[in-house]
Amino acid sequence: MTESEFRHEGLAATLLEAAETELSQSGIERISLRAVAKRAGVSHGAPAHHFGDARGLLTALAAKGYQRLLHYQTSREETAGPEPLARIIASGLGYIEFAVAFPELFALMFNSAVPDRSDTRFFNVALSVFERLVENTQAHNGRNPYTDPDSMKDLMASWSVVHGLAELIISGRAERTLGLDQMTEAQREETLTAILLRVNRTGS
Amino acid sequence: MTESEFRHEGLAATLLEAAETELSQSGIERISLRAVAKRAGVSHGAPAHHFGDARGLLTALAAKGYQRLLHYQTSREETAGPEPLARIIASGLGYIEFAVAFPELFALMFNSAVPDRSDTRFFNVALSVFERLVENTQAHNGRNPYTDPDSMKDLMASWSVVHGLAELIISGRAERTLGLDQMTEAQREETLTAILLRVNRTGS
DNA sequence: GCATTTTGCTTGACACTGTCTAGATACATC
DNA sequence: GATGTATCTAGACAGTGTCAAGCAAAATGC
Repeated sequence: MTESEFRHEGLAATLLEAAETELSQSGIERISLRAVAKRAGVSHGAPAHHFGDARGLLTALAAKGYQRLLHYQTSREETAGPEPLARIIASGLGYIEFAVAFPELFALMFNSAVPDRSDTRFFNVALSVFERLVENTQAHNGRNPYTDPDSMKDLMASWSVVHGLAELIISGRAERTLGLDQMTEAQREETLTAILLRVNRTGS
Repeated sequence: MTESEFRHEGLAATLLEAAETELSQSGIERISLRAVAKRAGVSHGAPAHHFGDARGLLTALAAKGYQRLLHYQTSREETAGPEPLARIIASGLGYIEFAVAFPELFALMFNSAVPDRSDTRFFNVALSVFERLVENTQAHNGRNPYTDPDSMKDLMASWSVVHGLAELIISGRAERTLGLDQMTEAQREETLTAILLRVNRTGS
């Protein structure tokens, strides 16, 4: 691999890293394509060649975020063991852990109209997150959400509480009310688990 | 009241209306202060005199949104009757109804770092929404969320599922999976109620 | 009733933004 | 070695939010 190939292959990745840094520092509403290029050490026109426009760059970054979210969930589930409910809770805790660790990236992925959802890579990896939830739901309640409306309601209730809790935490609306900021890591987990369990209890 | 007095008194309100129209059309990431001013029929520097800067204008708009949200919830609760659980569900349905009716405004209120939360008007009206939930929760489980941690968990679980469901619906992640787009209004309500009830069931 | 201050808004300037186009440089291919 | 292609630079353009200066009208002071 020559130097130029390295630079060629590397610039797209370098730009994505620079974009994530800029995103976490400036927020989704103030991120600047020129600042990203400057951070990556290239001219302001360089990103266009790899990502088309600013939207293309942020779509790629959001897709990268979904892959990381998936990894956070997988990691949690593996330590949770085989019990279906435990895996759903673990998956939810991973979802929240990711949102807290990368709040601006999370906002880009879920609260923004910027990423192009028809982008193949973005679509597929976002679908993977959903299908994991489908599998976990079916393992838990024994019914396929795609064919059983009640099972899909279980799924959406589970997703909603996880997603909503993540949003309320990263927007600062849950930290103080729940006293999360004064808790140990174990207490945090216990508190969040107790909340998630309120929607995943047994009984239709 | 002279013509100039009318314009004077009215411009702030006119700008807010223009801002909401622009927001709903352009979205939170593309709204332009100059376009708002143009729509209101004034120069691009006029808004600064009433709202300081763009953030001030959008903070005022978000506060107006909270008032409207409160109204949507009140309206629903009044028709729901006195039963606490019914009021919680009604309040949640009003929350979702508001989000679906004004998705960009909802995003401005909850998913944006733009509104200044230390703004007195914004803070107070946002607090009103929360305190309504506090009252409903206490009426439902009989314990004060401010002093009883478990009651606060009930509250946050209830808020999370409502907020999360609203987010997932307006971002297009729930409509098709739940088949909401092919339902009658009554069926929609029934489906959403069934989901909300999964977290507000008795027990614990 | 006149002078003065204050208010509400306009106008123009500034730095900054994303995108487009033309050009330069280095690589690959024949 | 010549041609073509990919990668990146550099400049221009319209549009953005904010700021300062100016202006007209209303409010205020005497």
